[in-house]
Amino acid sequence: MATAKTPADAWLDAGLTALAEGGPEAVRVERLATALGVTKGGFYWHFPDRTAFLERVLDRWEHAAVEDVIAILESHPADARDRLRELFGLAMSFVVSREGAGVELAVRDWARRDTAVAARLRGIDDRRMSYMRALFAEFCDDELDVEARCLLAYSVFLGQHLVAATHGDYARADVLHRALENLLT
Amino acid sequence: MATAKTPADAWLDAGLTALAEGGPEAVRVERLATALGVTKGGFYWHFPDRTAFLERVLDRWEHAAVEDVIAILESHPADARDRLRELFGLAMSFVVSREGAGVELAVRDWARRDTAVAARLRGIDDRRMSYMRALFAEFCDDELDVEARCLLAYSVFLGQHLVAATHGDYARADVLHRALENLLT
DNA sequence: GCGGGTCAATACGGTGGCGTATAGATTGTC
DNA sequence: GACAATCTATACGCCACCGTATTGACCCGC
Repeated sequence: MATAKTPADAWLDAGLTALAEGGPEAVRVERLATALGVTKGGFYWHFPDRTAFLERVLDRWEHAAVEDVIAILESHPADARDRLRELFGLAMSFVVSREGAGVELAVRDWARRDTAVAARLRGIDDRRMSYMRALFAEFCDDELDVEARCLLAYSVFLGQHLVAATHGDYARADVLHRALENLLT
Repeated sequence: MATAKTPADAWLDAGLTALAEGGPEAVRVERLATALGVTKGGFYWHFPDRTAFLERVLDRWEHAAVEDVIAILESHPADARDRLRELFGLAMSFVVSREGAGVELAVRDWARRDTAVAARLRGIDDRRMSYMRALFAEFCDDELDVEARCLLAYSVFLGQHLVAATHGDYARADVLHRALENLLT
Protein backbone atom coordinates (compact mmCIF):
# COMPACT_ATOMS: atom_id res chain seq x y z
CA MET A 1 0.00 0.00 0.00
CA ALA A 2 1.52 3.25 -1.07
CA THR A 3 -0.10 6.63 -0.42
CA ALA A 4 -1.99 7.84 -3.44
CA LYS A 5 -0.45 10.73 -5.30
CA THR A 6 -3.28 11.36 -7.69
CA PRO A 7 -6.13 9.28 -6.28
CA ALA A 8 -9.47 8.70 -7.94
CA ASP A 9 -10.95 11.66 -6.05
CA ALA A 10 -8.47 14.04 -7.61
CA TRP A 11 -9.53 12.87 -11.06
CA LEU A 12 -13.18 13.17 -10.12
CA ASP A 13 -12.73 16.70 -8.82
CA ALA A 14 -10.98 17.72 -11.99
CA GLY A 15 -13.74 16.05 -13.96
CA LEU A 16 -16.41 17.99 -12.12
CA THR A 17 -14.61 21.25 -12.79
CA ALA A 18 -14.24 20.44 -16.47
CA LEU A 19 -17.87 19.40 -16.67
CA ALA A 20 -18.96 22.67 -15.11
CA GLU A 21 -16.88 24.72 -17.47
CA GLY A 22 -17.36 22.97 -20.75
CA GLY A 23 -19.95 20.23 -20.48
CA PRO A 24 -19.27 16.52 -20.91
CA GLU A 25 -17.54 17.12 -24.23
CA ALA A 26 -14.87 19.04 -22.40
CA VAL A 27 -14.09 16.17 -20.06
CA ARG A 28 -11.12 14.77 -21.97
CA VAL A 29 -8.83 12.33 -20.27
CA GLU A 30 -5.64 13.86 -21.50
CA ARG A 31 -6.78 17.36 -20.66
CA LEU A 32 -7.58 16.35 -17.07
CA ALA A 33 -4.16 14.77 -16.84
CA THR A 34 -2.51 17.99 -17.96
CA ALA A 35 -4.57 19.96 -15.45
CA LEU A 36 -3.41 17.60 -12.72
CA GLY A 37 0.19 17.82 -13.85
CA VAL A 38 0.50 14.15 -14.75
CA THR A 39 -0.01 12.05 -17.84
CA LYS A 40 -3.06 9.92 -18.36
CA GLY A 41 -1.11 6.88 -17.24
CA GLY A 42 -2.87 6.54 -13.92
CA PHE A 43 -6.35 7.37 -15.17
CA TYR A 44 -6.87 3.95 -16.66
CA TRP A 45 -5.75 2.38 -13.47
CA HIS A 46 -8.62 4.02 -11.57
CA PHE A 47 -11.32 3.86 -14.21
CA PRO A 48 -12.01 1.38 -16.97
CA ASP A 49 -12.82 4.09 -19.51
CA ARG A 50 -14.05 7.61 -19.96
CA THR A 51 -17.73 6.63 -19.86
CA ALA A 52 -17.45 4.94 -16.47
CA PHE A 53 -15.56 7.96 -15.21
CA LEU A 54 -18.33 10.32 -16.25
CA GLU A 55 -20.83 8.22 -14.33
CA ARG A 56 -18.78 8.44 -11.19
CA VAL A 57 -18.58 12.20 -11.66
CA LEU A 58 -22.36 12.34 -11.87
CA ASP A 59 -22.73 10.19 -8.76
CA ARG A 60 -20.63 12.61 -6.84
CA TRP A 61 -22.59 15.65 -7.95
CA GLU A 62 -25.96 14.05 -7.40
CA HIS A 63 -25.23 13.36 -3.79
CA ALA A 64 -23.98 16.84 -3.06
CA ALA A 65 -26.80 18.56 -4.91
CA VAL A 66 -29.73 16.70 -3.35
CA GLU A 67 -29.14 14.81 -0.14
CA ASP A 68 -26.71 17.27 1.37
CA VAL A 69 -28.94 20.29 0.74
CA ILE A 70 -32.04 18.69 2.20
CA ALA A 71 -30.05 17.44 5.17
CA ILE A 72 -28.87 20.96 5.97
CA LEU A 73 -32.41 22.33 5.83
CA GLU A 74 -33.84 19.61 8.01
CA SER A 75 -31.10 19.97 10.60
CA HIS A 76 -32.97 22.69 12.46
CA PRO A 77 -36.59 23.68 13.01
CA ALA A 78 -38.20 26.44 10.95
CA ASP A 79 -41.53 27.30 9.37
CA ALA A 80 -42.24 26.53 5.75
CA ARG A 81 -41.69 30.03 4.39
CA ASP A 82 -38.38 30.40 6.19
CA ARG A 83 -37.25 27.03 4.96
CA LEU A 84 -38.01 28.07 1.41
CA ARG A 85 -36.11 31.30 1.92
CA GLU A 86 -33.18 29.33 3.24
CA LEU A 87 -33.41 26.86 0.42
CA PHE A 88 -33.16 29.72 -2.03
CA GLY A 89 -30.29 31.21 -0.13
CA LEU A 90 -28.44 27.92 -0.27
CA ALA A 91 -29.19 27.50 -3.93
CA MET A 92 -27.77 30.92 -4.68
CA SER A 93 -24.66 30.52 -2.58
CA PHE A 94 -24.08 27.14 -4.13
CA VAL A 95 -23.37 29.16 -7.20
CA VAL A 96 -20.48 30.95 -5.66
CA SER A 97 -18.69 27.63 -5.28
CA ARG A 98 -17.84 28.12 -8.95
CA GLU A 99 -18.99 24.61 -9.75
CA GLY A 100 -22.51 24.37 -8.43
CA ALA A 101 -24.35 26.24 -11.12
CA GLY A 102 -22.00 25.15 -13.85
CA VAL A 103 -22.54 21.48 -13.21
CA GLU A 104 -26.25 21.98 -12.73
CA LEU A 105 -26.59 23.55 -16.16
CA ALA A 106 -24.10 21.30 -17.87
CA VAL A 107 -25.91 18.20 -16.65
CA ARG A 108 -29.24 19.55 -17.80
CA ASP A 109 -27.88 20.22 -21.25
CA TRP A 110 -26.29 16.81 -21.29
CA ALA A 111 -29.59 15.19 -20.36
CA ARG A 112 -31.11 16.50 -23.57
CA ARG A 113 -29.01 14.11 -25.59
CA ASP A 114 -28.35 11.23 -23.23
CA THR A 115 -31.33 9.26 -22.02
CA ALA A 116 -29.48 7.72 -19.09
CA VAL A 117 -28.55 11.15 -17.79
CA ALA A 118 -32.09 12.32 -18.44
CA ALA A 119 -33.51 9.52 -16.30
CA ARG A 120 -31.15 10.36 -13.50
CA LEU A 121 -32.05 14.03 -13.72
CA ARG A 122 -35.73 13.22 -13.58
CA GLY A 123 -35.13 11.45 -10.29
CA ILE A 124 -33.24 14.42 -8.92
CA ASP A 125 -35.88 16.91 -10.00
CA ASP A 126 -38.67 14.79 -8.58
CA ARG A 127 -36.96 14.57 -5.22
CA ARG A 128 -36.30 18.27 -5.06
CA MET A 129 -39.73 19.13 -6.35
CA SER A 130 -41.56 16.94 -3.87
CA TYR A 131 -39.59 18.52 -1.07
CA MET A 132 -40.63 21.97 -2.24
CA ARG A 133 -44.19 20.84 -2.80
CA ALA A 134 -44.52 19.83 0.83
CA LEU A 135 -43.27 23.22 1.95
CA PHE A 136 -45.56 25.28 -0.30
CA ALA A 137 -48.51 23.09 0.66
CA GLU A 138 -48.17 24.23 4.23
CA PHE A 139 -49.47 27.69 3.47
CA CYS A 140 -51.26 27.19 0.18
CA ASP A 141 -54.36 25.04 -0.13
CA ASP A 142 -54.92 25.00 -3.89
CA GLU A 143 -53.00 22.00 -5.19
CA LEU A 144 -52.57 23.35 -8.69
CA ASP A 145 -51.35 26.62 -7.27
CA VAL A 146 -48.77 24.78 -5.19
CA GLU A 147 -47.59 23.05 -8.34
CA ALA A 148 -47.41 26.32 -10.23
CA ARG A 149 -45.40 27.97 -7.48
CA CYS A 150 -43.00 25.03 -7.36
CA LEU A 151 -42.41 25.24 -11.08
CA LEU A 152 -41.96 29.00 -10.94
CA ALA A 153 -39.53 28.75 -8.05
CA TYR A 154 -37.53 25.97 -9.59
CA SER A 155 -37.46 27.69 -12.96
CA VAL A 156 -36.25 30.96 -11.55
CA PHE A 157 -33.58 29.11 -9.60
CA LEU A 158 -32.30 27.58 -12.81
CA GLY A 159 -33.05 30.64 -14.88
CA GLN A 160 -30.96 33.06 -12.89
CA HIS A 161 -27.85 31.83 -14.68
CA LEU A 162 -29.48 31.43 -18.03
CA VAL A 163 -31.11 34.81 -18.36
CA ALA A 164 -28.51 37.28 -19.52
CA ALA A 165 -30.76 40.34 -19.42
CA THR A 166 -30.15 43.30 -17.16
CA HIS A 167 -32.83 45.04 -15.11
CA GLY A 168 -32.33 48.73 -15.54
CA ASP A 169 -31.79 50.33 -12.15
CA TYR A 170 -32.30 47.15 -10.20
CA ALA A 171 -29.76 44.51 -9.32
CA ARG A 172 -30.50 40.92 -10.16
CA ALA A 173 -30.44 40.03 -6.47
CA ASP A 174 -33.21 42.52 -5.70
CA VAL A 175 -35.36 41.19 -8.49
CA LEU A 176 -34.83 37.63 -7.34
CA HIS A 177 -35.71 38.54 -3.79
CA ARG A 178 -38.93 40.16 -4.90
CA ALA A 179 -39.80 37.24 -7.13
CA LEU A 180 -39.40 34.82 -4.26
CA GLU A 181 -41.49 36.95 -1.89
CA ASN A 182 -44.22 37.04 -4.51
CA LEU A 183 -44.27 33.26 -4.48
CA LEU A 184 -44.47 33.15 -0.69
CA THR A 185 -47.57 35.31 -0.47
CA MET B 1 -25.06 30.55 -63.32
CA ALA B 2 -26.10 27.10 -62.39
CA THR B 3 -28.92 26.41 -59.94
CA ALA B 4 -27.62 25.59 -56.51
CA LYS B 5 -28.05 22.01 -55.43
CA THR B 6 -26.97 22.38 -51.86
CA PRO B 7 -26.98 26.13 -51.31
CA ALA B 8 -25.74 27.92 -48.23
CA ASP B 9 -29.22 27.85 -46.73
CA ALA B 10 -29.33 24.08 -46.78
CA TRP B 11 -26.09 23.95 -44.84
CA LEU B 12 -27.38 26.54 -42.39
CA ASP B 13 -30.59 24.62 -41.83
CA ALA B 14 -28.69 21.45 -41.17
CA GLY B 15 -26.40 23.38 -38.86
CA LEU B 16 -29.35 24.71 -36.89
CA THR B 17 -30.75 21.22 -36.48
CA ALA B 18 -27.42 19.84 -35.35
CA LEU B 19 -26.98 22.74 -32.95
CA ALA B 20 -30.40 22.09 -31.46
CA GLU B 21 -29.72 18.43 -30.98
CA GLY B 22 -26.18 18.37 -29.78
CA GLY B 23 -24.90 21.87 -29.17
CA PRO B 24 -22.08 23.56 -31.09
CA GLU B 25 -19.78 20.60 -30.52
CA ALA B 26 -22.12 18.49 -32.58
CA VAL B 27 -21.94 20.82 -35.56
CA ARG B 28 -19.28 18.96 -37.51
CA VAL B 29 -18.73 19.77 -41.14
CA GLU B 30 -18.46 16.21 -42.28
CA ARG B 31 -21.50 15.14 -40.33
CA LEU B 32 -23.60 17.88 -41.88
CA ALA B 33 -22.40 16.76 -45.27
CA THR B 34 -23.47 13.20 -44.59
CA ALA B 35 -26.85 14.41 -43.36
CA LEU B 36 -27.25 16.36 -46.61
CA GLY B 37 -26.18 13.42 -48.70
CA VAL B 38 -23.08 15.09 -50.11
CA THR B 39 -19.45 15.35 -49.16
CA LYS B 40 -17.97 18.38 -47.48
CA GLY B 41 -16.62 19.58 -50.79
CA GLY B 42 -19.16 22.35 -51.20
CA PHE B 43 -19.10 23.52 -47.60
CA TYR B 44 -15.81 25.31 -48.02
CA TRP B 45 -17.08 26.97 -51.10
CA HIS B 46 -19.88 28.66 -49.13
CA PHE B 47 -18.07 29.33 -45.87
CA PRO B 48 -14.45 30.08 -45.08
CA ASP B 49 -14.39 27.79 -42.07
CA ARG B 50 -16.45 26.18 -39.36
CA THR B 51 -16.29 29.21 -37.07
CA ALA B 52 -17.70 31.57 -39.66
CA PHE B 53 -20.39 29.04 -40.39
CA LEU B 54 -21.46 28.90 -36.75
CA GLU B 55 -21.80 32.66 -36.71
CA ARG B 56 -24.11 32.59 -39.70
CA VAL B 57 -26.16 29.92 -37.98
CA LEU B 58 -26.52 32.18 -34.96
CA ASP B 59 -27.50 35.13 -37.15
CA ARG B 60 -30.27 33.12 -38.62
CA TRP B 61 -31.64 31.98 -35.28
CA GLU B 62 -31.38 35.40 -33.72
CA HIS B 63 -33.55 36.96 -36.33
CA ALA B 64 -36.24 34.30 -36.14
CA ALA B 65 -36.30 34.22 -32.37
CA VAL B 66 -36.61 37.93 -31.74
CA GLU B 67 -37.74 40.15 -34.58
CA ASP B 68 -40.14 37.70 -36.10
CA VAL B 69 -41.91 36.95 -32.83
CA ILE B 70 -42.35 40.59 -31.89
CA ALA B 71 -43.52 41.39 -35.40
CA ILE B 72 -46.25 38.76 -35.17
CA LEU B 73 -47.47 40.10 -31.85
CA GLU B 74 -47.53 43.69 -33.03
CA SER B 75 -49.37 42.82 -36.21
CA HIS B 76 -52.76 43.12 -34.56
CA PRO B 77 -54.25 45.06 -31.65
CA ALA B 78 -54.72 43.45 -28.25
CA ASP B 79 -54.49 44.37 -24.59
CA ALA B 80 -51.35 43.74 -22.59
CA ARG B 81 -52.53 40.58 -20.83
CA ASP B 82 -53.71 39.00 -24.04
CA ARG B 83 -50.47 39.87 -25.75
CA LEU B 84 -48.56 38.18 -22.96
CA ARG B 85 -50.79 35.13 -23.27
CA GLU B 86 -50.16 35.07 -26.98
CA LEU B 87 -46.44 35.55 -26.47
CA PHE B 88 -46.43 32.54 -24.21
CA GLY B 89 -48.46 30.54 -26.66
CA LEU B 90 -46.01 31.40 -29.43
CA ALA B 91 -43.07 30.56 -27.25
CA MET B 92 -44.55 27.17 -26.46
CA SER B 93 -45.51 26.34 -30.02
CA PHE B 94 -42.09 27.43 -31.14
CA VAL B 95 -40.98 24.37 -29.29
CA VAL B 96 -42.98 22.07 -31.47
CA SER B 97 -40.99 23.26 -34.43
CA ARG B 98 -38.41 20.72 -33.26
CA GLU B 99 -35.67 23.31 -33.29
CA GLY B 100 -36.90 26.27 -31.34
CA ALA B 101 -36.31 25.09 -27.81
CA GLY B 102 -33.28 23.06 -28.71
CA VAL B 103 -31.45 25.99 -30.22
CA GLU B 104 -32.57 28.28 -27.43
CA LEU B 105 -31.04 25.99 -24.81
CA ALA B 106 -28.00 25.05 -26.83
CA VAL B 107 -27.13 28.70 -27.42
CA ARG B 108 -27.52 29.48 -23.73
CA ASP B 109 -25.20 26.69 -22.78
CA TRP B 110 -22.78 27.78 -25.45
CA ALA B 111 -22.81 31.33 -24.12
CA ARG B 112 -21.42 30.08 -20.83
CA ARG B 113 -18.10 29.32 -22.47
CA ASP B 114 -17.93 31.75 -25.38
CA THR B 115 -17.92 35.43 -24.56
CA ALA B 116 -18.93 36.48 -28.07
CA VAL B 117 -22.01 34.31 -27.91
CA ALA B 118 -22.70 35.57 -24.41
CA ALA B 119 -22.65 39.16 -25.60
CA ARG B 120 -25.04 38.35 -28.40
CA LEU B 121 -27.36 36.54 -26.02
CA ARG B 122 -27.37 39.49 -23.66
CA GLY B 123 -28.62 41.64 -26.50
CA ILE B 124 -31.37 39.17 -27.31
CA ASP B 125 -32.48 38.85 -23.72
CA ASP B 126 -32.51 42.59 -23.22
CA ARG B 127 -34.68 43.09 -26.28
CA ARG B 128 -37.13 40.42 -25.25
CA MET B 129 -37.15 41.54 -21.67
CA SER B 130 -37.81 45.17 -22.47
CA TYR B 131 -40.70 44.12 -24.66
CA MET B 132 -42.19 42.11 -21.80
CA ARG B 133 -41.48 44.88 -19.34
CA ALA B 134 -43.59 47.29 -21.33
CA LEU B 135 -46.48 44.83 -21.36
CA PHE B 136 -46.39 44.04 -17.65
CA ALA B 137 -46.07 47.73 -16.83
CA GLU B 138 -49.46 48.36 -18.38
CA PHE B 139 -51.26 46.67 -15.52
CA CYS B 140 -48.72 46.74 -12.75
CA ASP B 141 -47.45 49.96 -11.19
CA ASP B 142 -44.69 48.72 -8.94
CA GLU B 143 -41.53 48.78 -11.03
CA LEU B 144 -39.71 46.16 -9.04
CA ASP B 145 -42.74 43.93 -9.25
CA VAL B 146 -42.79 44.31 -13.02
CA GLU B 147 -39.17 43.27 -13.10
CA ALA B 148 -39.83 40.28 -10.87
CA ARG B 149 -42.71 39.12 -13.06
CA CYS B 150 -40.61 39.47 -16.18
CA LEU B 151 -37.87 37.36 -14.69
CA LEU B 152 -40.35 34.76 -13.48
CA ALA B 153 -42.08 34.60 -16.84
CA TYR B 154 -38.86 34.39 -18.79
CA SER B 155 -37.43 31.81 -16.43
CA VAL B 156 -40.45 29.59 -16.62
CA PHE B 157 -40.40 29.87 -20.39
CA LEU B 158 -36.83 28.61 -20.42
CA GLY B 159 -37.32 26.28 -17.50
CA GLN B 160 -40.13 24.26 -18.98
CA HIS B 161 -37.62 22.26 -21.00
CA LEU B 162 -35.03 22.09 -18.30
CA VAL B 163 -37.15 20.87 -15.45
CA ALA B 164 -37.55 17.15 -15.73
CA ALA B 165 -39.88 16.72 -12.77
CA THR B 166 -43.43 15.46 -13.08
CA HIS B 167 -46.43 16.99 -11.33
CA GLY B 168 -48.43 14.13 -9.91
CA ASP B 169 -51.93 14.26 -11.30
CA TYR B 170 -51.42 17.43 -13.25
CA ALA B 171 -50.05 17.81 -16.74
CA ARG B 172 -47.20 20.19 -17.33
CA ALA B 173 -49.39 22.31 -19.58
CA ASP B 174 -51.93 22.88 -16.81
CA VAL B 175 -49.25 23.88 -14.37
CA LEU B 176 -47.75 26.28 -16.88
CA HIS B 177 -51.12 27.83 -17.58
CA ARG B 178 -51.75 28.41 -13.92
CA ALA B 179 -48.27 29.83 -13.41
CA LEU B 180 -48.85 32.35 -16.20
CA GLU B 181 -52.24 33.37 -14.88
CA ASN B 182 -50.68 33.95 -11.47
CA LEU B 183 -48.27 36.37 -13.09
CA LEU B 184 -51.06 38.20 -14.88
CA THR B 185 -53.03 38.95 -11.72
C1' DG C 1 15.24 -5.72 2.11
C1' DC C 2 11.80 -7.41 -0.71
C1' DG C 3 7.29 -8.27 -2.72
C1' DG C 4 3.19 -6.30 -3.95
C1' DG C 5 0.06 -2.46 -4.29
C1' DT C 6 -0.33 2.16 -6.34
C1' DC C 7 0.46 4.81 -9.41
C1' DA C 8 3.33 7.47 -13.59
C1' DA C 9 5.78 7.84 -18.06
C1' DT C 10 6.00 6.63 -22.65
C1' DA C 11 4.91 4.82 -26.92
C1' DC C 12 1.63 2.83 -30.09
C1' DG C 13 -2.40 2.07 -33.28
C1' DG C 14 -6.76 3.72 -34.47
C1' DT C 15 -10.51 7.08 -35.29
C1' DG C 16 -12.66 11.29 -36.33
C1' DG C 17 -12.45 15.67 -37.63
C1' DC C 18 -10.43 20.09 -39.93
C1' DG C 19 -8.90 22.62 -43.71
C1' DT C 20 -6.55 22.51 -48.44
C1' DA C 21 -5.92 21.29 -53.12
C1' DT C 22 -7.30 19.71 -57.31
C1' DA C 23 -9.97 17.97 -60.77
C1' DG C 24 -14.44 17.30 -62.47
C1' DA C 25 -19.69 17.70 -63.28
C1' DT C 26 -23.78 20.34 -64.18
C1' DT C 27 -26.28 24.24 -65.68
C1' DG C 28 -27.30 28.68 -66.99
C1' DT C 29 -25.79 32.91 -70.33
C1' DC C 30 -24.07 34.58 -74.51
C1' DG D 1 -20.82 25.52 -78.49
C1' DA D 2 -17.71 28.21 -75.38
C1' DC D 3 -17.59 30.15 -70.96
C1' DA D 4 -18.26 30.92 -66.31
C1' DA D 5 -20.65 30.08 -62.02
C1' DT D 6 -21.93 26.80 -58.73
C1' DC D 7 -21.10 23.30 -56.72
C1' DT D 8 -19.18 17.97 -55.82
C1' DA D 9 -15.87 14.22 -55.18
C1' DT D 10 -11.61 12.68 -53.69
C1' DA D 11 -7.37 12.64 -51.60
C1' DC D 12 -4.06 14.57 -48.53
C1' DG D 13 -1.53 16.21 -44.13
C1' DC D 14 -2.41 17.32 -39.62
C1' DC D 15 -4.02 17.20 -34.91
C1' DA D 16 -6.59 15.74 -30.74
C1' DC D 17 -8.09 12.20 -28.46
C1' DC D 18 -9.07 7.25 -27.03
C1' DG D 19 -7.71 3.03 -25.16
C1' DT D 20 -3.83 -0.42 -24.67
C1' DA D 21 0.31 -2.03 -23.54
C1' DT D 22 4.80 -2.07 -21.10
C1' DT D 23 8.05 -0.63 -18.05
C1' DG D 24 9.49 1.46 -13.97
C1' DA D 25 9.37 4.39 -9.64
C1' DC D 26 7.75 4.76 -5.04
C1' DC D 27 6.20 3.32 -0.60
C1' DC D 28 4.17 0.05 2.83
C1' DG D 29 3.98 -4.05 5.76
C1' DC D 30 6.24 -7.98 6.89
